[in-house]
Amino acid sequence: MEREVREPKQERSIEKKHKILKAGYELFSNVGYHNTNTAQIAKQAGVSTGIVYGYFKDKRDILLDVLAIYVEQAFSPVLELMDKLEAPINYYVLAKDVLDSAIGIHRSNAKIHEALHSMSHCDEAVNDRFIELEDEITLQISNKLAALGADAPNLTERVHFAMDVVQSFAHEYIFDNHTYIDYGAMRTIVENTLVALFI
Amino acid sequence: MEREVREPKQERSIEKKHKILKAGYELFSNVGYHNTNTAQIAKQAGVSTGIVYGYFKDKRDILLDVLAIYVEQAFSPVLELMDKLEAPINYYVLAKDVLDSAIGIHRSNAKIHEALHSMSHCDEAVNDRFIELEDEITLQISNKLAALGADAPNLTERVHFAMDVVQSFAHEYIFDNHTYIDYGAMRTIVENTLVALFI
Amino acid sequence: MEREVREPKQERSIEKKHKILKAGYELFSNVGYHNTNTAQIAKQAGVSTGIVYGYFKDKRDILLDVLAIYVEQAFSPVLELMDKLEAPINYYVLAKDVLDSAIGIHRSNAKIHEALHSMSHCDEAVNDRFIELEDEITLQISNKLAALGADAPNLTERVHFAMDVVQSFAHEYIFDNHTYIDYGAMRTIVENTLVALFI
Amino acid sequence: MEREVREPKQERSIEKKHKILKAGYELFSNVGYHNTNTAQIAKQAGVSTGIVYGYFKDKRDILLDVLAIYVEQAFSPVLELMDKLEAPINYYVLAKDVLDSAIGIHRSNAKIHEALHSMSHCDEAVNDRFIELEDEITLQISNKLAALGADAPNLTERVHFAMDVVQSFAHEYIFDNHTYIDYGAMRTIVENTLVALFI
DNA sequence: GATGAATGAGTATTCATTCAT
DNA sequence: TATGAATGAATACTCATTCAT
Repeated sequence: MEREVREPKQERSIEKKHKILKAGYELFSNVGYHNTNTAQIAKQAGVSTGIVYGYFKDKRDILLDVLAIYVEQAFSPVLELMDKLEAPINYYVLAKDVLDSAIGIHRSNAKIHEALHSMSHCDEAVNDRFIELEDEITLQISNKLAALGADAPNLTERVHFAMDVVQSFAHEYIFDNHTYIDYGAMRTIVENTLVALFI
Repeated sequence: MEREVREPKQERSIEKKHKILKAGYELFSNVGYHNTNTAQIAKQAGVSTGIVYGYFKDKRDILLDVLAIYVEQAFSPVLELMDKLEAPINYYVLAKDVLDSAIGIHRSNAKIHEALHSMSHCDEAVNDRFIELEDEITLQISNKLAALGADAPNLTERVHFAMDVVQSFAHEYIFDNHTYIDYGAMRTIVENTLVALFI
Repeated sequence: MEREVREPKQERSIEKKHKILKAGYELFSNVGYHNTNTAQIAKQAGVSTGIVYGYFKDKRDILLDVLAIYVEQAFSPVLELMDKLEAPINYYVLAKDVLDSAIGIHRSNAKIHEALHSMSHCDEAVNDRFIELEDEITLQISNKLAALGADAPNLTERVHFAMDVVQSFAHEYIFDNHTYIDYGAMRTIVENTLVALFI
Repeated sequence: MEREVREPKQERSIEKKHKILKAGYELFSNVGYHNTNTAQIAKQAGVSTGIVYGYFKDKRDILLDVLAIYVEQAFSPVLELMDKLEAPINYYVLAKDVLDSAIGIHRSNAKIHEALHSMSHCDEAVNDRFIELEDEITLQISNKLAALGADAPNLTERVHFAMDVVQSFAHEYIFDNHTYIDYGAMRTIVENTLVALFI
């Protein structure tokens, strides 16, 4: 007989599941999935090891739920931005806003992003979810821009590339690893590059 | 008493160390560091498990050496390209060549790149090496371009950003995950973007 | 403080205890004691896991009660048969009837019998109960036969041996494992053997 | 990659594997399979827990090897007896010899027999092996008897039933559980019964 | 140097039993 | 009484590393 995973309905249970997820989120973020064990998750969540398996099928299941939370968090700010967008599009402003938003997201999610992204290599479900996520965002943005009159050829490709650029820069900007780089100047260059893609 | 790691001098020993590294390289590439055990590495290398610890301090030490090999491989093609570069620079040709080169490197190294990159998150030395690598390439290219008369403002930042763009695209191009993307069209857009950074 | 096990007096409670026992009986029969957990028993009984410990000291206590039920079931048919027996004894008919009865019991109880019997080895109480059961049956039958005029020497030993034979054959007959055996023919041989023990 | 189970070739390894098997044999005999854990086996064998998995795929694999040893031990004495048998068969002597042999086997193997037999209920491979064993013995004995001129009808059925009787009695005799039974007298009855099956 | 057997700490997961409600 | 969430000790199995030969 398959062990059943509890789907918590009551507030207390939801809270407990949430505490486990939070602990997983933090530990995976800070030391990575492979350097985290279930006992640590339980301890950090303030619960017993047993109950972890009441709410999750296995350790990987926690990862998958953490991924879902991350996706939710990473998704919405940019989409909100696009929702508010009205014609005519001011690409200078848009580029700035998008970069601000991306940097903000990255700032608060960088570590979990890294942790999850690093799991893509050995977990197909994680990898697939990341691809899906990119698909969804690309298409929503493309459609919105097209609806607002954007008419650059290969709009989808431009949007996708722009997203890559934004992500790549946000990462650089947050980790700020290269001492010889003037990130402010770099940001201006990136903004101009983004704008140039659409006008 | 600290066990000493041999620095192989004789040809047979060098060859043996190389075989271990090759096995590590392949296994890390294909199934990832955490899904590879030292017995597998030894077996694939055709050596005993014990001798692995004659040439390497521990499993992670193999990873670090694999990283060094990867760095070497990933490094040289672009540097060769820059070496041959002469004034006046034709940025259109250069962008094409660099992309070709990057895609080629990615094509043959994608899996190990992913594997190593995914280790960045939980191994600081790996992370540091990646950053160093970027530093070295950025500075060498910047210097070369400057020497050949490139005078765009914030040249270093432009070069670094260009590298990010190249890497990001090469990754996209090789993994080819998004069915709705016309990668040929995207490539043209990327090339133009790169050129625009310098002229 | 010792937890107290309820002795259910009210009808609802008795029914609940019975449902737990029935679930235990079925699960132990089908998958064995060690492959059954208390959550499964509770679920199959339609009660909470907690209340199981209201009616039973522990999991083993359920086993012991299941054993008692089994004993009761396995016991009565043969005893009824003996009750109806009248002098002069027709051993041919008796052998047939006893075998029929034993096979019938085995047919409907084979799995729980196996499950319980397999527990004899690691649970002394279970083992003891089986021995007691044999004692009771042997003595009751011996007494009845003696009362009806059976005068074979070592009657008790003959009865006990006959019981072993009957049990052994019923098991063979029900599980029917050996393709090369003609169980009909074997049955005739067994019947004759049984008769020969007493005339 | 599947972990490989060592097939020990050197004397030391064979000895070590044997020690593990012996420990398994004793523990399974004394407390049963389910009450034995791998750490105990390793400890009793004087080895580390890890190496147990060098010689055996898993815990069950130890059981299966213990079973094979038991089968070998239980098998040979009776077969030797039959090997030496010459026409004309003296069934009185044969019955005595077989009972002696069976009791001897049972005396030294009773506990492991119980343990293994009790596993039949939850491990199909164990169950199958027991059935095979019965098949082999029955057929070998039947053939031998037939070759020596035994001509009772349904000889195979008689042999199989005789084996059941022998086993059943050896078990009774060794465990000697029923205080009211005169096992010597019972033995005589059994012997006569066996003889009667063939003359 | 080389082998591969051996070690034993570490890990995910289960489950009998308890307890707050 | 009854619930089912919670506990945490127990367990099979793995694997980086060591060591006798």
